[in-house]
Amino acid sequence: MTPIVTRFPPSPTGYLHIGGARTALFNYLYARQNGGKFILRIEDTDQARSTQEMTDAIIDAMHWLGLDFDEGPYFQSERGDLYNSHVDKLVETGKAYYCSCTPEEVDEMRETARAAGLKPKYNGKCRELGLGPGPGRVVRFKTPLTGKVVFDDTIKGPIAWDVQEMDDFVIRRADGSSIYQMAVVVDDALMGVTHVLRGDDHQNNTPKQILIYEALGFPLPKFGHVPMILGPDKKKMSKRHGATSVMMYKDLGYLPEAMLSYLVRLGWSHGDDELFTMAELLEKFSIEGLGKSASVFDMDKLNWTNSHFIKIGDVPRLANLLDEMIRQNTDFEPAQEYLQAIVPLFQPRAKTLKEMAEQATFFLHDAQSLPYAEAAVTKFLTPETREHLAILAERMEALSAFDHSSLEAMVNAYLEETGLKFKALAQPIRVAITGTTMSPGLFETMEVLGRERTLERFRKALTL
RNA sequence: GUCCCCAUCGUCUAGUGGCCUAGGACGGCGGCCUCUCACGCCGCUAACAGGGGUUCAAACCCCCUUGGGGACGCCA
Repeated sequence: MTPIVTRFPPSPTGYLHIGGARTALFNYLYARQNGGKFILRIEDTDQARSTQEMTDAIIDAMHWLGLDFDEGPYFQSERGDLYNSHVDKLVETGKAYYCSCTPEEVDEMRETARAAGLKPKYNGKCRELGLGPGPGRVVRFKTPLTGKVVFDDTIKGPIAWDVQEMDDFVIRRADGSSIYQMAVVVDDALMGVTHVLRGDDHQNNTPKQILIYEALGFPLPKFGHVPMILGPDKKKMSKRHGATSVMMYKDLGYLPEAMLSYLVRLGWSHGDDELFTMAELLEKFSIEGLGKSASVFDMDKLNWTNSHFIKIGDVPRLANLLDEMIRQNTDFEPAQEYLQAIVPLFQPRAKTLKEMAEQATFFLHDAQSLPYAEAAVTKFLTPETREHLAILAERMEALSAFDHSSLEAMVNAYLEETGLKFKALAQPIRVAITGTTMSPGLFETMEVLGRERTLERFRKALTL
């Protein structure tokens, strides 16, 4: 059996977007689980719109997701000679020809065809003229006049195209550079790509490319076209849908493993399974599980997926990521140890790292700069509760161990003495140590804060 | 306009002729738990686009309609 080779060929005219990441993932999984090869190829033949910056950004994003490629990146901009020699070969064998029609003339032909209720096409004017190279001349592929191009899409099944739907399309521009259709075929064939898994939007290109494969005598790969990802309005995802680039999600506090798990479930399924790690995907992924219809990107489910991976996340690692998030957005420079104590308190309540950073800010302030919510102070720090807080503070000072169980025991003892319910003191304590009415459990919070900070906050609160 | 593809709860989907009075998950709603907020747990909500066939039997097969998406470049 020939080894499986897949590829991901982004054009560096923008960031790696959600849809691209998903097809890259599918290609990666398919290659890796079969002991094959996954190639990265940068399709930068459109020099005007391609930038090095975008190339780097795309590679960064793939790295973040863990989609490591085995070969590449190749750059199409460096392979022009290769494409040209194949175009020449087609011309020599009579499968392509030079065309001297101007863009304006071709526009007219298309207009005429359209007016006749047909597909806008070039009319083949130069097809039999036997023209040679010359300024302003493009090379066109000589599309067969009759017949059908048939291929078996690994996702959608058999697809047939009447060649009459195609015209003699340009394969080399007047400036001597080759067109996408030519470049992909030459690259995929020469790189030994066996499976082309790509977006739906390329489905219509496939017949043209098959024609080129055949004209060049290359063996055909298997084609599979994965459906699009739509925005909430069921329109093609675009900037107006908010975050569409993968790295934006990193900045928003999403974990790469959550992105992966969510993305793979968008258009793919494995029974009732919902959450996947890369290791599980490598085992369970299959092309048969891919759906045929477009799917809508759903933030709610992404959030749920992310919160799941935060819950089961490795604490030191999450602490590092949280640290990054905090330093990026605030002036705090928390100690790593402190963060590692903080993280577990928020794992069950944060949907994103960004949210975690926000929820955890009360831990980071010193007592003086800690903001106290006015409404919370007036509601819970009453003259009466202040008295209790003062006593509790005294007892905390005397506590031999400052951990959550000692704290709890101490508070319970006090409740018994006074006959108070914990409910009566819980919120006042919370406001005193966090400045707000929402936080993780009180005793855990105080333990993590430590005796010093806790007492400072009690004192501060009593002055408000 | 022409061609191609697609069509199950609001969303992601299971389902490949009988197991379907259609299953799971997210969301929503209600409840339990509870020191707040979450987590967790329990329950509820909600779909086979429509119409024709084929068959003893259709969400599953065929046709039409409708709807959606994509493509028709000297972009990729």
